[in-house]
Formats: sequence, structure tokens, C-alpha cells
Amino acid sequence: MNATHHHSGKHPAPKLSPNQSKILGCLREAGEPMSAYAILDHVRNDGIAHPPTVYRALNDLMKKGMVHRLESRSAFIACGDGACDGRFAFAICRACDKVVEIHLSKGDQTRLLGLAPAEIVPEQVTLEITGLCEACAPVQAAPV
Amino acid sequence: MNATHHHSGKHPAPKLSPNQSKILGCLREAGEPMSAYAILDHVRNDGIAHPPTVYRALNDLMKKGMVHRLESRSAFIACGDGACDGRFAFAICRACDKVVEIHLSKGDQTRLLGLAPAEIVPEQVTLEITGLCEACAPVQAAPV
DNA sequence: CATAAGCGTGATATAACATAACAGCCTCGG
DNA sequence: CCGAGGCTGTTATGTTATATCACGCTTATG
Repeated sequence: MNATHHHSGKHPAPKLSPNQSKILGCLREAGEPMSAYAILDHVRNDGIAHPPTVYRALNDLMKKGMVHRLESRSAFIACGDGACDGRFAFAICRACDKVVEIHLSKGDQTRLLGLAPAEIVPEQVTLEITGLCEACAPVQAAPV
Repeated sequence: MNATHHHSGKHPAPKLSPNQSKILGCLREAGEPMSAYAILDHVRNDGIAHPPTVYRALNDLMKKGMVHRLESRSAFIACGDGACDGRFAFAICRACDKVVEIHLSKGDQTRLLGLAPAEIVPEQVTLEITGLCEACAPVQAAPV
């Protein structure tokens, strides 16, 4: 699971440290959001033993656009694309925690940033849409 | 103007418990986001002494639409409108923490919900736009 | 009155999430 | 040799949130 030379193309060169690779590998294997401490539990085998080590790697991976944080759940997930430019959104099933990454078009991004009031110059967007996925819809009642 | 009939007009009847009133008052006085523990510090005078008391009131107030949670900061803020229907967004200055509540038009709401993939039926939107306000722009460099 | 149900609250304890601060070990360039 | 910088390890602590049980008050009922 060494992602050190992935395919070249859209994405900037990764250049990951050993710890970053381990943690990214863990998140990619899971394919779903994990809390920092859940990650820690899964990489103890790999010699990572303390929270700061995990958070350091996660923060570095987020700067590279390879991991995103789901604010509404305090959880982290690998970017479905390898890496992206920071303009993205998520749809999350409230019942099973399934996450779908939404790729925002240029137009979407512009419209979103345009919602900011004149007094604040927008830089970054956090957009998370919660709902119910196909599988969970039949067995759940609407709470809102 | 006590229209306790149905929820006529924009705002449903408040009917707050004493603790809810104290905590909403605290947030309204502040006019800015506060962490649950910052709120706790400010209402100790009023006889509230433990975290669960604060969280209980905050959760009730959020259900009523009178308080919102800023996911990206783990903070709470009084609704600028008294109460609203849950379709709103925030613009936040990353330097001074100033928050502006953005009221989404019907069209904005529809577009946002439309971003959800087919496999997840959207129910709720969390949109937070971080940037730099007029006052802070001159003295801050862009980090991203 | 007695009693039970329901609700808001008080209080203890602990869980879950995150970072500050410092120390060790490399490698690189002088 | 020596210092700078990058990455990691480690200890300790700070911050955010909830589970659980107990208490007192009001109300409905017999």
C-alpha cells in the first residue's frame, strides 16, 4: 500500500512521509470517515502510539488535499480523488454514515462564494449535506 | 400579539424554560459565537454550574431554531432572527471570529439541496464560509 | 391525602476530541 | 565538528460532549 508513486497527471506530487502513508492507507482501506482515535487504534500495529502523531499526519494530509475533515462529525476521510483543490462538499447519510464526496463545478464554487456578504471576503467553503441514503430510507422516519 | 394558535407567521411560540432563557440571553448579549464552556463560565452567576445543563439547553434551543452551532468551530450562536427554519449559512472571519448569518433564498436552498447525489436524499445543509472581514483584511496575509 | 407520572433540573463521572511543549534522531551544508 | 531543519516519539494537559442517576415540583387520579 505504498502510494509514493501514484500515477502522474492531475494531482501534484504527493511526497508523503512514512507516517502520512500509513495513515492515508488506513483511511483509504476504510473508505469511510474515521475519528482520529479510531485511526490511532488501527495503526498501533504500525508503531504509531500517540494522538499527536496521528493529528500531525492528518493535518499534513489535509494541507495536501488528500484527506478531508467532516466538521459535522469530527471525522476524517480520504479524498476520493487522490487529492483535490479544496473546493468540495459532502453528502452524509445520517443513519449509516455513508459519505459521498461532491465535486463542485466552477460555477457551483462561484455561486457558493458569492453567498458571502460584502463585508467578508470568502476564502474557504465548508458544505455538508445530511440526509438519508437509498438503503436507509425505507427503515427510517424523518426527524426534522 | 399572542398567536399561540398554530405556528402562524415566521416564528413558532418560544416557551422557554428558565435555563434556556438564561443561556439564550447570554448568547444574545455576546452577539458572537461562544463555546459551551464559555457560556458555562458566563452563567455561573445565574446558578448554572455543570456542562450537561448547558448542553441540554443548547440542544433544546437548537431544536427550536433559536441557536445554531458553528460546526467548523464547535461554537454556538444565537439566531440573528429570533428563530429560523434551519436553512441558513454563516460567513466567519478567520481573524476576528466575526460571524454574519446568511439567509438563503428559496432558490439558494434549492440549488444547495440539488448538489446532493441521487443516492442520498438531502434533509439538512451545513454551509460555513470562512474568509477575512473588512477590518481584518489590511493586517492579515492569506494562508491558503 | 397518597401516589404515581412527567418534566426540568442538579450533580458526578467519564468519554471523546485535540494540542502544547519538549526531547531524540536523522541528514545536510558549512 | 557543529548547527539548522525535518520528522518522529512522548508526556501531559486542555477542550468538547455525554451517560447516568438523583432530586424536587406540578398535575392527574382515586
